[in-house]
This record gives sequence, structure tokens and C-alpha cells, in this order.
Amino acid sequence: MNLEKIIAHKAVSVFNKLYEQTLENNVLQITKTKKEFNGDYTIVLFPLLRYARKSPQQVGEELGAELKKNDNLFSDYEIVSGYLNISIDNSYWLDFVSEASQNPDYGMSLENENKQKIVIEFSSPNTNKPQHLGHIRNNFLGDSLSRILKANGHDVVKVNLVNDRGIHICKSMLAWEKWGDGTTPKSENRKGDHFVGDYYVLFNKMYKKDVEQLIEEEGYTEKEAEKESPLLQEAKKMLRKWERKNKKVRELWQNMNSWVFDGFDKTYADLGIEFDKTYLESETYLEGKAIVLTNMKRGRVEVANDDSVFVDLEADGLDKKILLRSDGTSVYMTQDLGTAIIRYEDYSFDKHIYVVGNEQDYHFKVLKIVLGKFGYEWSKNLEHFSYGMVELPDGKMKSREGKVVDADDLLAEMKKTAMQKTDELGKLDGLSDDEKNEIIRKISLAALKYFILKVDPKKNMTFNPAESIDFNGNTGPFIQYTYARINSLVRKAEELSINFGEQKLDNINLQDIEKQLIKTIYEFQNVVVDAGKNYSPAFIANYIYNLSKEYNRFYHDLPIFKENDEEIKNFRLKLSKLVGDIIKTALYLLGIEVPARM
RNA sequence: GGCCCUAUAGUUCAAUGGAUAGAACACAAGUUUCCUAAACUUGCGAUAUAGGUUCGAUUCCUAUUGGGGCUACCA
Repeated sequence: MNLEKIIAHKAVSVFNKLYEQTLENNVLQITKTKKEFNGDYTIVLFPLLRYARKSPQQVGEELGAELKKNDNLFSDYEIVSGYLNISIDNSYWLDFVSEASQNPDYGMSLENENKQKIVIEFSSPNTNKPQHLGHIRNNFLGDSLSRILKANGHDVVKVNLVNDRGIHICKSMLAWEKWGDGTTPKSENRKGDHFVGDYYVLFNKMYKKDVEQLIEEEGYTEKEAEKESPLLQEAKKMLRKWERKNKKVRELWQNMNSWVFDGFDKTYADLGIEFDKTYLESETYLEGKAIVLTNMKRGRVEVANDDSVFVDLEADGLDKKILLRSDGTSVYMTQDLGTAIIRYEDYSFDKHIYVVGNEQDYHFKVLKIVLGKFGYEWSKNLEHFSYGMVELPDGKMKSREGKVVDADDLLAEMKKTAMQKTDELGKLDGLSDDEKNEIIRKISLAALKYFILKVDPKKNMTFNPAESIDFNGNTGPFIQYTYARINSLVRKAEELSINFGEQKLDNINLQDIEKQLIKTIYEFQNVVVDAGKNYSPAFIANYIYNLSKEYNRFYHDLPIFKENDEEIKNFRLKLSKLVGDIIKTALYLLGIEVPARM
């Protein structure tokens, strides 16, 4: 039980006794005391006044005095304009430091009585183009959320769903067939996913010309032209051939997909992302089709005049949704229906989380309802973790037009900047190239991951490619640097054979900044829980920045090895080590590694 | 047209309905005989507008305006 609850509990029972009331626990509001006031926790007195029928000053005085009298947890109290600020006795904080220092998993609650089996799907790239900044946010959020849920004691399965079939894939294929001249990624020395992506962009360029021509020369409206374009018709024909398992088309498809997968493997390795299982839509989409047909027999879906199959959701306040095209091929929804069912057969999950952008809010709403209509009880356990788009200063990224910030390019750019910065500062002089590169890798990836994850996932975020991502201030490297400093202290202590871990913490007089640090350390366990409840890696990021900032102030203001008092010196080392451990754990939850030095 | 999300310093981000709205970057000025200056300290500067609920609103509700998204045969 955490301190806030303990205090609230005690305060309520004291209050009830004082004023002969029967308050519920949730009437009493308790918060952490703001830094500019004395005290650790604050009870807001306003809501209590109507029960006590006294002034804030009186209630605060009586409540504070009674709490302090009966319990040595409380060392002091003070009333400031309607707020009762309570101080916790130092011995409580010191005991906490000793305890946390001995727990290597401090912050993680790996035993959870409400343990759930959670399947989390993220990344979900298409094989017609390389990944861009939008995918990066998806990958980082999915990976970090998995780690956070695990830290909350859940059984987490990370799955990737690769969309390796469909009209968009055929577009790349068709363009390559038409204009590729038999070239390969190898012959052109181009990463496979980029190679294929080039043809996707090329298709769209030619398609646009096609459409313009139809409008100008044949007098079509824009809509008609878009539909009637010969190029698009050809791609559709290819998709039908693909669904009929046409040998030539399938061979081409296999080939181009394998190029893309080679590229993706490299990108995932660079990003430090792994999956427990990868599903391919080409292997699951038929299940979706089968389900739709079964439910057609049962009369749960409708068939239009042109033979397309749809479900009418107007009763649920939504529109009609197509499930099979008039030519019998599957749409996105069809696939997701099938995939969900297979997923449940595979894992019998308690919860299934889709990490997908908020542009698909409607899609997942429909998916859930349709599965419910089809009689799948577990559809209520599907959750859409909807995150905001990454926008460029001049608007949304459009991969059709090639207007994107490419994932691989961005990583390379980050590395270059990190290397340049490091050389300027002369930080890693004297290390071997391998050691140096490894540290640079960690720093540049941290800068990128932190930049993305510190933002509330629900919100859209802006990325300006013209301004490179910072390495100073509220950044990943800043936090890594704090860790590296601490690591250096610990190393030195070992060299000097100082065994600070054994230090008993009894009568240490805490400086303000030390106490503040301990309180922040204490918060970590709550932050991990909240981050799990709210699906928000940003909670962890903001927390760890704050902790690092406070530690740097402590490090700057107070002597450690130069402290004469042995007990205090050992205490400060112990505190430092604890902060270092928490930084490491917290960064781990964001998928960020720590360098031993930097 | 309908539905959903969103609006905080010059910029990028914070703030379970609680105290004087926090940071970072940028800008201006300081701190290295001292454990890593990728650090620390100081200054400048913001809740779109109009109502409402409340002891108290950046937070909840309504309207307006701006931005983004979705709206059955793209995924």
C-alpha cells in the first residue's frame, strides 16, 4: 500500500472520530505537497468543511494535531490557506531507501494477482514500402507498452501483423513488372524495402498522370477517372489473379516480399524491436472471408445488388460497412476479422491491444461491433490503443507521394549528429572504434526514442526534419548522461573499496535536495502502475527526466567523495546508486539502453 | 452534411478539479584550482473566444473560431 493511501486512511479515521462523521475514503483529497511549501503530503481542507462545520484553519489545526499525536509517522504539520501540509518522519524515508536499495527489481510489480494474458499487436507494416516516422512511433509505443505491462506483472505476447497482400502490394508489383527492367535490390545496391517502395511511388506517379489524361482527353470527372484508370484496373486484375493463386503473380509476389522482409529485419534490428510472433495476412485473410460467408448464411450480413457483401450498422449509430467487394475480394476489415479470430484461437487472451493510429478509430469501433454481432463473446476484450499522428511542419506525411521522413534515413542522421557532437566534446577520446560506435548507437537511439515517447501518445506530434533532435535538455542523452555520471561514482567507490551498501541509515540529517530525491524515488512504483493503467510511456519519460534533473542538482550542490563524514558519504553513494538503478529500469521500460560512460 | 480528436510561452512538450500553470529549445547573463560543463544557476515569456457548473476550472459542460482525422468496394 502506498503512502498516500495510508495517510488518507489514517486521516479519515481521525477525522471521523473528531467530528463524529462517517466519511468515505474518497472524500478526502490528498496530494504531494508543492515544493515551495514545507511538508510531504497535503490534505485539501475545503471538501471537509461542510462535514466539520468549522473554518479551514480550525479543521487543519485539529486534524494535524491529532494525527501527529497518535502516530510517529508524522513529524510535523502546517496549515497554509486551506491546505494541511504534513511532514513524514525522516526515519520512514531512510528505511525506504534501505529497502529499495536491496530490491533489484524496485519499481516493478512482477507478481500481480490480477495477472492477465495480453496480446499486443504493433508495427503492422505493409510490404509495399519502407517504414517511416509514423511506423517509428508505432514501434516505440508498442514495444514500450509491452515492457510496461510486463513490469506490472502481466503475461505479454508481442505480435506483428505484416500486411503482405492486397491492392497496394499489387501496385508496387505492377510498377516493377512494367518499368523494373529485371533489376533487384542487389543489382541496384538498394535496401530491399526501399527498392520496392520506389516502385510504389512510381506507380502513384504514373497513376496520377493516367487520371489527368482521362480528365483532359476523355472529359471524365475526377472520380470517374480515378476509378477507370487503366493502370488501376490492371492492379486490380493482378489482385484477382493473386487471390486465384496465379503462379506467375505469386512468384513475383514472393520475390518482392522477400526483398522487403530483408529490409524490415535490418530496420527492426536497428530499432531494437523484437516480436514473439509474426503473422502474415496472406496466411490469415481467407479465414476472414470464410467467417463473412458463414455469417452470410446465418443472415447476419447483407448482399447488395452487385454481389458485394456488407453489414448495416446504422442501428449502432454507424454506417454500412463493406466486408467483401463486388468481385469477391477481401477488404481490410475482412482480414482483421479473420486475424482476430485466429489470434483468439492461438492465445485465449484476456485482453488484445491493437497499437494503431487514431485515423483508424472508426475501423476498430466497427471491428469490435461486427465481431460481437458474429457472436464472439471475447470481442469486448479488444482494445484499440489509439495514438496521434506524426505531422511534419507542412502537414501529414504521404507515402504515396514519397513525402515522408524515412525511418532508416532518420536513424542514420541521428547517428551522424551524435558522432559529431561527441567528437566536438571529446567525450569518448581514447576508446576503441568499436566501443565508441556502440556508445554512439545507444545515445542516438535514446535521443530518438525519448523524443517520441515523452509525448502523450494520444496527441498528434510535430516533427521538424530541419531541426535535428536535441541532445541537451529534456532528452534521452541527458538522462543517459546522468546515469553515466552515477556509474562513474560507483566505479570509483569500488576502486577505493568503499562498501557503501552496508551502511545503516539511522540518524542522518537530510538536506532538502536529498529528501526531495528520496520522495521522487518513492514515486517510481506508482508511476509504473499509472503508466500501465493509462498506456502511457510518457509518464515514465516525464518521471525519469524529473528524477535526473533532481539528481544533477544534488550532484552539483553536495559533495560525495569529498564529504568528511563517512556515514553521510556512504549514504550519498547509496542514494546515487539507487537513482542509477532506477534510471536504468525506467529507460528499459522505454526500450532505451544505458551506456556505462559517455 | 454527420461523427471523432485537438487548441497552453517565439517553437516543441508538461500539469488525478486544488496553492504563484511546470520544463526544454531559442534568446540574454553567470558557474570549471572541486566526484564527467551532454551539467548547474539567473532572467524573458503562455491557458483561442464567450458563457455555464463549482468554495475553487488549463482540466468538466455548451456555443463559436482555428487545426487534424474518419465517413461501405485504400490499408
